[in-house]
Amino acid sequence: MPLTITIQTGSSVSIYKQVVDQVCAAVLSGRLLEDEALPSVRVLAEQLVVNPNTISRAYSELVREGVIEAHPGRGMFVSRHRQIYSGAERARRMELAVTSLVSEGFMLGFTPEQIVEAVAVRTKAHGSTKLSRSTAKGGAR
Amino acid sequence: MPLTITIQTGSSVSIYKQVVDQVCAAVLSGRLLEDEALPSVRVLAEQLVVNPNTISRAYSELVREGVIEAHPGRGMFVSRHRQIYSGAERARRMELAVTSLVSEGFMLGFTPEQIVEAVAVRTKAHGSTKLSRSTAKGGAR
Amino acid sequence: MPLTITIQTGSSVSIYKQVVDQVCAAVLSGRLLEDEALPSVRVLAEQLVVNPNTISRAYSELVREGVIEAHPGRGMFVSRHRQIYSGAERARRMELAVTSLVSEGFMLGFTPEQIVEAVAVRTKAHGSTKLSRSTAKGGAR
Amino acid sequence: MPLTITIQTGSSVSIYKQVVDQVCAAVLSGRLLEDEALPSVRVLAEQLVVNPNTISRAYSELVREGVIEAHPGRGMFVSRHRQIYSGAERARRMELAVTSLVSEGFMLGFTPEQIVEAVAVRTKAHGSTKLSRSTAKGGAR
DNA sequence: GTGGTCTAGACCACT
DNA sequence: GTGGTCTAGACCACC
Repeated sequence: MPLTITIQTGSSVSIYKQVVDQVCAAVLSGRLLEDEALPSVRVLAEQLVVNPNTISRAYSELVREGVIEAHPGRGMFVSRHRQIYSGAERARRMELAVTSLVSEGFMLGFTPEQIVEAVAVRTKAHGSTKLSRSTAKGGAR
Repeated sequence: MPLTITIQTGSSVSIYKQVVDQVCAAVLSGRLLEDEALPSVRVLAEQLVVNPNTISRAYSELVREGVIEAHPGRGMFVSRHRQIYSGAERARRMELAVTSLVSEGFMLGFTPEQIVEAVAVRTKAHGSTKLSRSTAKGGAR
Repeated sequence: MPLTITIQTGSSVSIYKQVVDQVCAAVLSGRLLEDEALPSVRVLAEQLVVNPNTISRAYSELVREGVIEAHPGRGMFVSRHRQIYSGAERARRMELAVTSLVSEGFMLGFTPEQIVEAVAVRTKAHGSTKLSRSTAKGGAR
Repeated sequence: MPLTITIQTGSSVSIYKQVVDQVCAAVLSGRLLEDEALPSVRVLAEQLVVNPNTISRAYSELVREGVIEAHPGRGMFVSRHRQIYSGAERARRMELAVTSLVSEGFMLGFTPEQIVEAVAVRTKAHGSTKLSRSTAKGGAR
């Protein structure tokens, strides 16, 4: 199964961030294996019909975060060393993020079950996306 | 048990947002009761070693969201709970919050199951926190 | 016709609130269209001779109310209109706004008829305003 | 008809402000005539079951604004010179207040007719209040 | 260039 | 004492 990425224009999430999130998800879920090559900047840009600079931005961030590595002249590859945060640091950051979601969910009047369900649905959706460009309503702003 | 708030510098979640989240959690879990007074802007700022404006901003956001009320000259108080957002807006905000958590979770290397589990645990037991300032890495933010 | 905003120092209405009100009026009267860009924080601050933070605060409030959207790095844009408040909240906010106007009107010595008439006139024709800074009395506020 | 004032505890409008508004309304609508005496601070405080300091505060503000005058040892009297703002200044302040209401009303999705109606209803309500203490829900906070 | 956040310090109105 | 507003200046991430 090849890497598949979907972007949505008109979303409040920037395009480059969407690419980052989905590559992350692919790597961490095992769809992209260590040392595996990613599509080149210009190939992916052409597929998604976005500016190559945007893809370049996304790849740069992934490199900074240790998810992928750049091998100049050959391309981008999934990094072998992915855990850049210590266990304690990961737990601490995760706790903050969970607190944020749970507070927001409760404030909006959702039940614990509804909150858990919403997350469960989303984590699955992350695992199966198609490479295409869906436009929310109006073109790129 | 008095209200206790913890902030982490160096986190991707801004300080004022952490305060907002934790006050929300305290109110909605029953640790802060209706009509109960919150620590004053200046007092909380001093305890957390942050600028009073940062706390003021957090409190302002909570006022706008209907969680607390400002009584100038007297202090901030937990307001009687009311549903201020329309159904569509609630769904929209929940989706944003879930997206944020799931992205962060994947970025930190957690599996879908671990993310869902973390949320499930938190929605059942709002743990207590200690009022202190722990520095993640250094730097002003 | 470009967006024009006027502020009055020395008024009981705070500067940031005046900006919020006038942007709202411009959007809802059609002078600012959906997806249209607003002047940047720094540009508007310079034009009105106020601190950029003051404009930032006004824009933040408009974002929270769903009137405009922030696209970091690109600017602020008028968002597609949506109803974010529940019926009860809408009624509550309207009552507060009416109370505020009526009190101010009586304080200024207007009769009930004059107050109603002033509102009636304004709801029909959103007049244009000039971008300038007129000082009522002096003083920083 | 004697002066009648109503206050509501639990409202977001402070007690002293409610007193100011209603005295203003009474004076400007003619129910309180020029040179007429107002109830003394302690008498009014007793009637409304509030702290005398609160009434004193309200009267002080009314004096500052030229609505009433203090005659030490004799009491408070409606002032003969009520218009402290010039015509232009009054118009300017009124315009700001009207803009604020109309913007808020439109943003909340109300029609011009509904906005005008809400104001019309309220300006009439101002003219007929009873002297009593109605509690919103829970006692003074 | 853009907006977002934080700090520091000031003055105000209100209780 | 309280919160509310404004100014000034800084650093950051994003495009």
